[in-house]
Amino acid sequence: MRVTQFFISTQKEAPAEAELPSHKLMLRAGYIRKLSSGLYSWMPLGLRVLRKVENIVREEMNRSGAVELLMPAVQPAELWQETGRWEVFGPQMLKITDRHDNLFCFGPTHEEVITDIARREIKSYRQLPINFYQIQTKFRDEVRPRFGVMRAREFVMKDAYSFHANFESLEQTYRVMYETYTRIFTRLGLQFRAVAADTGAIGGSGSHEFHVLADSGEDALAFCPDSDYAANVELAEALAPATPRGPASEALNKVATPGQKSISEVSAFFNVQPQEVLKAIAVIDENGKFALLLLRGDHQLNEIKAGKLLGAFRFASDEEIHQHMSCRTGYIGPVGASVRIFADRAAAAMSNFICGANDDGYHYTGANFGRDIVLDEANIHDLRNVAASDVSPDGKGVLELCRGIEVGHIFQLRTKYSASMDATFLDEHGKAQVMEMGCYGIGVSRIVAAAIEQNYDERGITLPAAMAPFQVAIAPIGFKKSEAVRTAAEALYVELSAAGIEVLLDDRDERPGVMFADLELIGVAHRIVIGDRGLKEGKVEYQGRRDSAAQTVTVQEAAAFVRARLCD
RNA sequence: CGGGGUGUAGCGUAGCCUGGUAGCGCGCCUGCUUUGGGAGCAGGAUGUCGGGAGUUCGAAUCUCUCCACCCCGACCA
Repeated sequence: MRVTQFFISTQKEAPAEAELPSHKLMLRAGYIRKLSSGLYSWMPLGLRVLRKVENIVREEMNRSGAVELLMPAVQPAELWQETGRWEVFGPQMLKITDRHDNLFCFGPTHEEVITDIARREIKSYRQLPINFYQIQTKFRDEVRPRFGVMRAREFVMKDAYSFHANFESLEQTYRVMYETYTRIFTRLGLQFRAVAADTGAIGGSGSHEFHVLADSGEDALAFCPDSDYAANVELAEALAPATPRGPASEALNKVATPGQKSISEVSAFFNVQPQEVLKAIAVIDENGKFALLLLRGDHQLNEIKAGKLLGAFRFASDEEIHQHMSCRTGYIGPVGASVRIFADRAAAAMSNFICGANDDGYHYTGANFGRDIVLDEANIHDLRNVAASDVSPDGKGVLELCRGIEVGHIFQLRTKYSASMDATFLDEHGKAQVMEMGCYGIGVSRIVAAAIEQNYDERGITLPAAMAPFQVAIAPIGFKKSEAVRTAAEALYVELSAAGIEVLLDDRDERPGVMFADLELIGVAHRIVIGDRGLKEGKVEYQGRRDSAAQTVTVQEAAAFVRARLCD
C-alpha cells in the first residue's frame, strides 16, 4: 500500500474528551472517529487492526471445531418475551418499531435467536454437540459509554453458543473454549489472565473471564502466584482469619471524638492502625429493613457478596440513619444498637477495637463482641473484597491484586434458555431431552483498545506484530528529489509485497520527521529508512517499533533481513 | 438515574467575571525556499461563539430554558 493511495489522518493533539491513553492514541492515529456517544467509525487504519483480531479469532474458533454463521442484528420482541428477557434486559436494549408497529430490538446478544435456530434444526442426539459462532455488531445502550471503543454502545463481538446432549459434553466443549481463548490471546501477543467469574443470576457450574492486564482496567483481579487460583475480586472469597478472636482484655470506654468521622480520621485520632477500628455501614435491604454491616476498618465492602445476603440493597440515607441509630454518619456502631447486625469474618475476629458510640462526637474504645455486642454466629459472612496478601481461598499462598480489562467470557448456561424456549432433541431411547448450552463471548473491538492500553509509548502505538496495521513501512527520504532513493524504495516495496508482506510505502515526499512521527504514532511494526546518505554506502536503516535504536543493513539484504524480523 | 463539569474554525484553546469589530497555536489552500525527527518566509480560506427565548441601543459575555458531550458512582464483551 502506498500512503498517497491510502488514507492516513493523524493529529498532533488528542480531543479533550479522551482520557485513556488508548482512546487518545486511537483518535490521534486516525484509527477511529466518533459519530456520537458510544458510536465510532472504524477508519481504514483502525479497520485493518480490527480485521486482524477478527481473523485470528475466526481461525482459532474454526480450529476448535466451532461453525460460523451470521444471525440478524435486529430481532423480534416475541423471542425475548419467550425467555422473559424483554423486561429483564431493560433500558440497555435498544427497542425499535417497524412500519407495521411490530416491536424489535437491535440485538445486544443472541441466546434467543440461536436457541430458536437450535430447536428448529436439531432433532437428534446425532447432531450434537454443535458449537455455532458469529462475529457481528451488537448494540447495548450502556448507561455510560466511555473510553472510546473500550465501552462503546455499538461494538463488534464474537459470540459462540454450544448445544449438548448432556452436561459432560458441555464441560468438554467448555474446556476446549478455555484453551481456544488462551490460544487467541497468546497469538495476539497480549498479557492476559483467565479468572473465575461470578455466575450471577444465570447459575451453572462454570464461568471464566479473560482479562487483558492493564492498570486502567475497570476490573480488580485477585490471583495467587503460588497456585493457579485467579478470580475476579467480585467473586474471590475472603477466608476467615486463621487466628481466633482474642480475649476481651480492655474495658469499654466512651471517648469524645469531636469531628472525627472517617476511619482514617478516627485511627489517626487514637494513633492506631485502621484495622483496629470497626467500620459500620448502614444499609436498607430489599424489603426496606435497616441493617448494619460490620467490616474491619481497612477492608472494603463487596457489594455483590452483600447483595447475595440482603438482596437488592442500598445504602441508608442520613435521615434513615438518624432515625434508627440516634446519631449521624461517622459515629454509628454496633454497641447497644437494636438493629440487625451482619459482620464480615475479619470484623467478627476483632477484639478490643474502636467503634462509633451511636452518639454524635463519641467513639468507644475496648469494644468486644460477646461482652458488649451480641453477634450471632449465623450473622457472620464473607462481606468484603479480598485484599493483597490475604490468604488464597485454596490455602496455597497469599493473594496479589491486579487490574484487567474483560475481553472474553465463557459460560456454562446449562438449560436456562433451552428449557424456557423448549429446545429439545431425541436421545438414543427416542425420548425428548432439553439441550445443555454454553456460551462464549469475545469483545473483538474492545480487544483493539485493550491491546493499545497495554502497548504504547510516548510516540504512539506499539501493537504486537500480529495486530499492527502494517507489518513494514518504507520511509524514503527525498522520494521525489532523489532518483536513487526512489528506485531503491520502489524495488524494496515490490520485493516485500511480492513476498506477501503488508508494506506501507510512504511516497508522500514528506520531511523525515513527519514520516517518522506518523509511522510511529500509527504503530507500524517495522520500518526501513532509505536515504541518499546511506545509499552511497549501499546501506539502508532498519528499526523495529519497539527498538531503541536503528541498525544498518545493506540494500541487498534488506528484504531478507525484514522477513527474518517478521518471524521473530 | 444521582452527583460534578464543559460547549468558541477540523484539533487544542484565549476572550466571559467588568456587554461594544472574535483572537492565538496546530492543521488546511497558493507560491518560493528547505529535506535524517512534526521546516522557513510570504499570501489565503474556514466561526449560525451548542439551540431557542429573554434583558439591552447593542449579547460569545447577563438571565431562563432545552440539547449535546465529558468525568465520578450501580451494569457488561
